[in-house]
Amino acid sequence: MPETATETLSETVNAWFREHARELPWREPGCSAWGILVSEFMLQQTPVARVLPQWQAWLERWPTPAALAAVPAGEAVRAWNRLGYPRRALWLHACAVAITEQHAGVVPADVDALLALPGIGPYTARAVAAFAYGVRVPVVDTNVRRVLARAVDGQAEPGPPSATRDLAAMAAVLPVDEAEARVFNAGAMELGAIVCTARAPRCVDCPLASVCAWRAAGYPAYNGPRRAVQKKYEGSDRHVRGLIMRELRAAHAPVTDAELDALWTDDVQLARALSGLLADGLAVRDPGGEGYVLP
DNA sequence: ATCCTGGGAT
DNA sequence: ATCCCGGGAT
Repeated sequence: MPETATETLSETVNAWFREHARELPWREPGCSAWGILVSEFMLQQTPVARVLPQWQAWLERWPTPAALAAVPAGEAVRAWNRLGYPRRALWLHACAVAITEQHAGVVPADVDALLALPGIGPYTARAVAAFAYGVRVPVVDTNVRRVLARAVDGQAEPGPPSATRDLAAMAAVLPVDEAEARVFNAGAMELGAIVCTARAPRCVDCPLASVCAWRAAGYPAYNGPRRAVQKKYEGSDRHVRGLIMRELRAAHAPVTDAELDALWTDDVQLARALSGLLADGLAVRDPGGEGYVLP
């Protein structure tokens, strides 16, 4: 029998995960560290269902970091297609270059080495170390923060993110055993994604029901500061950037100013979006002179 | 603290 | 039709 509440938490989550985990290709035992790294880049922003086909195609085309590093960054941006946040395609390419040049083409297992790579932050570094190499480190994404806020702290929602506090909170409930810690990292995330969801948690199906501090407290409502509402996408700079990127991806010849002008009526906003893309390196002036192309 | 994309949920 | 999402960079 478990001797502490912490053991109960991880044992319960792990038993649930072994039973209910979705079968995903990047969770297969044979999946390479590179495959796991690519999945983490894509999943930073996009639900599993949309990532699946993109991930398969990506790994068939670029099965190793060196393969991706060997093509221009623009190829990565084009293949990224509609996953959104195309800067991440650029970062993933830069990451492949760095792995190839600085790590002999092998995805590093060390958290600090991973953190030094482009596009890899506190979450992705630990996710790759834990899931690709079995390193016992706390992996904290927004799902995990929510699960811990509810099950452990009895709060409806986590407070504002704090890397040190969040990592310490997960470390405090992480199993000592390396293999169990890896399962718990994945399981806590999966529970947050599938059952302990933000808006409509399926508490009826939750394996932690008997342990959950939020449930024990009678599901008190969140009374902390509300997150600022995000600007509408329609008509935003993001929207215009998206239109320009779509044009650049579809084109196999430089996109002219006239073609860009046709995309959006507000010239000022269009120019702002374009200069932003140039500054980000997502678009470059065609060396030949006319128009713009992918890097 | 703010920006970045494009879909899916409500 | 509107709301919501989320890790990394700056």
